[in-house]
Amino acid sequence: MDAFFAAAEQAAKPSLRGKPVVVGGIGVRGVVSTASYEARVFGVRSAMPTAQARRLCPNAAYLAPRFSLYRQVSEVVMELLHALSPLVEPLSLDEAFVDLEAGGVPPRTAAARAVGEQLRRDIRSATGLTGSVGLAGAKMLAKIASEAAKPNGLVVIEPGTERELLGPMTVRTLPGVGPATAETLRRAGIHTVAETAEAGEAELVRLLGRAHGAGLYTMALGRDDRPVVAERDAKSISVEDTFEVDLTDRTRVRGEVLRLADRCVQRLRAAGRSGRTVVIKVRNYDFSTLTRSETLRGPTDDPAVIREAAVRLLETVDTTGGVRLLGVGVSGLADFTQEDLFAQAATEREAEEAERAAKAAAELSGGGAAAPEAEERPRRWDPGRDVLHDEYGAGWVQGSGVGRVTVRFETPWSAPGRVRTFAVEDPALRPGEPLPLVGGGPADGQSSEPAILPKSWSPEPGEDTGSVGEEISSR
DNA sequence: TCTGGGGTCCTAGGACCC
DNA sequence: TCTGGGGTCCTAGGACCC
Repeated sequence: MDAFFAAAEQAAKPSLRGKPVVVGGIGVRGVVSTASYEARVFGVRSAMPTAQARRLCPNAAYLAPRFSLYRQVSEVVMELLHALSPLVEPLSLDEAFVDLEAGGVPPRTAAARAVGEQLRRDIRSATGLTGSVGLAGAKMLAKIASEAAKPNGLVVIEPGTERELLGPMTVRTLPGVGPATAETLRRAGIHTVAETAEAGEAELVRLLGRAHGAGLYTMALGRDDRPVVAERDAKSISVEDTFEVDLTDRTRVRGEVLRLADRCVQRLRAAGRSGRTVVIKVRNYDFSTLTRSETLRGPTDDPAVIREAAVRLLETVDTTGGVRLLGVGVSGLADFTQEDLFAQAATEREAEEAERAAKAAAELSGGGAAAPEAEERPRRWDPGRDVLHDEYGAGWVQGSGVGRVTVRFETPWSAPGRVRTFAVEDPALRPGEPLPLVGGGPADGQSSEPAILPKSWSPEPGEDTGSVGEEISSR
């Protein structure tokens, strides 16, 4: 999918179509997940600190990601892929390999190209979004082709032309060659794919190690016989949080680790798995990062066991100086075992205990005032999120601050909507759910008439149209 | 206003076992 | 008695990907 998160937001929010949109972390330490092509013109890129993106492109809409929407769209696309072949290997929400041969597509360019073009049309009509297709005789080459096809295109690498095509390209083109590998190769005078192949396997293994060196050599020859593998089970599950301000209070650090352990267990249980190795991750004020792990006698999904292990591991880490990030993960995953069933039976009792402990930790960290405050915690109005208003209907948060929230009332199938500002406590305003990007209509699922608003409108004199993702600071 | 969150795979050393 | 040769498991760290 092309600029997937940003494109989905533009499809959902008519007023953002054709405008720069940046989806990612909104906080001071956020980074960009996806920039729309309009924002890329300004130099905004994935993985860039959001603060830097704001400097490059102050007028873009800065939106927090809405993963539930992206997952919905992803499922629709993956279904289309499964209609082509039983062998589909998802790489992420918006990318997958499909083995067309296993789906009975004749191994000829014309046939494959026809399937690819039809797929692009189907994706477009099913999701309203564009995707790009790369076709080749191997996974690595198909991936390179799809990158070349973006946005909204299709590229075929004809069998037999691989080496000629790849030869002049930089080694960074090859999947698995990141900044570190590229630098190692550069110091050895290797810059292009052709030079990589010329270096020979022995030299690459010497420079990069057994697995990486050998793999890179075969890829540089344009060879890649890795099969498309469907539905791989996850091997680890982890959660982590970066804090807006470094944590220094040891009790608070401990409380956060307990919270993360609980979140990790929730995910573990939702996946129907249990795990044997517990790992914590600590990123210090200076960005240095360490992990500590402990392998249990058997797999578990018992929150008490995982909490205890996580806290035990934390005891071995010096956190004076400040903690920027904490994480808790579980690996060595297994499906349920006898032991887990036993643990599950004990779960209600432990859940109560866990709740008490969490409350105690929260109170300690919050100076005793945390418990009542947690219940009345102000609703989060992250820019981009869906809201419903009793009178004005569906819309999304454009910005918030100083006790006010600005909402633009529009839906995926309406004309661009207008903006209104409310008090954050306004009882008429509630969190909403993402609306489907296509096939939705205000009532009958057919109409393309706007749900709430006239097709065109102009701001009233003096109306506050705001700007997207902005903090209201002085109005 | 420096640097997210969720993953995978690989390497290397030490423990341990036969 | 001056030191084998595998293999597996565990731990920690690092590169890379989306």
